[in-house]
Amino acid sequence: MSEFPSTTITAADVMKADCRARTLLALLAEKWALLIIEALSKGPRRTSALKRQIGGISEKMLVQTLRRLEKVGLVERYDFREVPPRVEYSLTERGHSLSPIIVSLDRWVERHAFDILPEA
Amino acid sequence: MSEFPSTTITAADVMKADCRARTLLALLAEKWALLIIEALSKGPRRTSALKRQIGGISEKMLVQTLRRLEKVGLVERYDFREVPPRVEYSLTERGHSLSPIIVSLDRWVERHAFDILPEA
DNA sequence: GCAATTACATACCTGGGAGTAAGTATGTCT
DNA sequence: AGACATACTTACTCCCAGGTATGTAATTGC
Repeated sequence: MSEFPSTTITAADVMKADCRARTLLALLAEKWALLIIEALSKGPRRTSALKRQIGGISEKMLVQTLRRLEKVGLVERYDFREVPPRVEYSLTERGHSLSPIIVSLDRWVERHAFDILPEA
Repeated sequence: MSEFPSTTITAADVMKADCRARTLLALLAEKWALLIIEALSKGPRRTSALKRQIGGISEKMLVQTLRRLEKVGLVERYDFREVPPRVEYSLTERGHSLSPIIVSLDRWVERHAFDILPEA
């Protein structure tokens, strides 16, 4: 934990990287992000299909979260340019590299939910 | 993973289970929960050590999150009953069953943070 | 002409997650 | 007697994620 030769990673760099990681983690920790990624891990989905598959999400939050996931390159949006509107969302390559982790997290949660929260 | 003899699982049960899973997922998605679990995955830690290891967390949020994780049986608290106070936190068996997933999620985030959020 | 469909956009509001700052208990050390 | 250390509480505040409700564009079918 010392030594800083010519070209070095400064403490500020570490802080920034850490900050980025935190920001990204915060995005994934948003209420619906993990659920959306898990839903898309099974294949492309139309907006309405996603809404049905994930129960209880409002259209606003669905679209908002999808947009954010799109910005960080986890989700892709394809507009068929039809009427009535037809849009399909899918995971990018990067999204696919993440989804197995999300899915296993989700499975863990489902396996343990009852033991952990017996009441209600 | 089936068989539902006389006693059956109703739609309401599924909804409740789903609700529980969502609640549990929400707990994990709290800002500091994943970071705490990751920190504890390396071994037991005193309160102050945790605070140092996880940068930027306030004492209040640290304790509050630890309490919640304790309630769901992911974290254990051991009080040495010394003065000045000495308390150690560690993962429970259940916590250890979860931590590998958290750690891999964290590693993924750290690996991709720069590519995803180049600015800032 | 008008209802229906679909994927949004927008306005408004509230709860609670989260930060800051200060206080508390209880001993040891000088 | 007073400073210091440690692990918390508690009070106060702010902000925004997230919910609800409604509006919109562009077609097809009746």
